[in-house]
Amino acid sequence: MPGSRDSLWVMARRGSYAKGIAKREEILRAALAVVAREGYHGASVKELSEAVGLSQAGLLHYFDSKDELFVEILRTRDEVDLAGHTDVADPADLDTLRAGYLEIVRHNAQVPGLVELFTRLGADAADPAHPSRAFFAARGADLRERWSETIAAAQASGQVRTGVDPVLAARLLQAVSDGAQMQLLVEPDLDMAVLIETLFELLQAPADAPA
Amino acid sequence: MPGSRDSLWVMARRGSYAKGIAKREEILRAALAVVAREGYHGASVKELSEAVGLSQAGLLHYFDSKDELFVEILRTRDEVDLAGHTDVADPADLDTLRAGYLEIVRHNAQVPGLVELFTRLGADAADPAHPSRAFFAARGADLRERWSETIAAAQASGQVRTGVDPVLAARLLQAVSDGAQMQLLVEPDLDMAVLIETLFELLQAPADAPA
DNA sequence: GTCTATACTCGGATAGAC
DNA sequence: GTCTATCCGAGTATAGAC
Repeated sequence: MPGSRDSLWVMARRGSYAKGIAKREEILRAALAVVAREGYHGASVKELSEAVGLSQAGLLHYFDSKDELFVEILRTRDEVDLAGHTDVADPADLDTLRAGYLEIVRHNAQVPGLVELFTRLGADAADPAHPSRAFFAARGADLRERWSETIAAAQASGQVRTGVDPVLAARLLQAVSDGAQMQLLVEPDLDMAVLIETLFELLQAPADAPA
Repeated sequence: MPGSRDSLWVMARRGSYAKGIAKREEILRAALAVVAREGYHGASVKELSEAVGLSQAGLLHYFDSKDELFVEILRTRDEVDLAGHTDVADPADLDTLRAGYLEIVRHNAQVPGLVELFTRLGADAADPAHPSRAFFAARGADLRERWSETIAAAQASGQVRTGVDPVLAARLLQAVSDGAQMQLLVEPDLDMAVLIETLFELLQAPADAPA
């Protein structure tokens, strides 16, 4: 059984009561919107603070460091995206997962700034001490756990090809998503959805006799 | 037919004769080795220059900027890696591609510093003006062109599942590779090869009747 | 809680001697 | 071709007033 629902996305505010969490949340939403709209251009704390309506020091008052701030923005994105798509966070069946996922992917294509932020923090995660590391580790584990369950179930019902380890399949899905985003940065017009679709097709159990 | 062999990796030295290209090449090999061995820790020009046995200004004499330097390091890696694996750069058949590719992937797992450099420059490529953009665009197009040809041939000979667009399959392979590397940064012990293997299995035409 | 002001560091680039 | 020296900008973090 998976960890309790929303384990990752709901909690993670450490300074919780110490700093007005409502405002903090508000700030994060605003910052998220800014990066989504304007893109990530070596975004500095100062730039974000202005867009958010605070001074640099004012913004940093809510976060331990720049790095933490940016990770929290990413976490907020997940929160927002998955709020509208419970099907992806906790998919009932494969088709639900696929449909919900494709929607998110299509949405991501609209916000290259966030994709860049994601990739950049992914690189930062190479440092075990960087706040990004823990975030990505938890996020990845969480997604794979949920997805692999769904895939295993689909496999049991003959919907997914046999002989594929569901955990590996989940990892593959994760890899394709992340990799597709890297390609998107280079080719903004890339259709990521069709890539994901292709993987899903490959995962499907063949309905008819072999070619 | 693909572009002439080695189109990408051999040329791309702009200041060619202007600056001693032999030395430049030597520098790049050394810098590559340093990042491979010591990892990428927010590597600065200064750090690299010392490891290479030059002053910061001395090193920069061979490159237009830090950004160009780092992209060239990455290009050098491709050069080196593919020199030992002609099979991947220009694969004769699917099994050759698979085998050669797996070797490279296994090698990459040994040099997380280079993987981080790759990912970081991948993010930089979001900026059309960054030297990284042209590199990634060309590299991606080149690899996909070669691979899709091999996959198409394998498909024609019944080795690969029908109904999959070879170009998409090639893109998928690229996405999985890049995505696996991002996962590697977070989980240094990840077995990337098994991920790639899984994709190849999915691509294979089923040999027996449907489950 | 928020601001202004500042301190400090880092890193890339450039000038100019040798 | 390589070095030393310097400059300059950017950007985070912090101190302290309000």
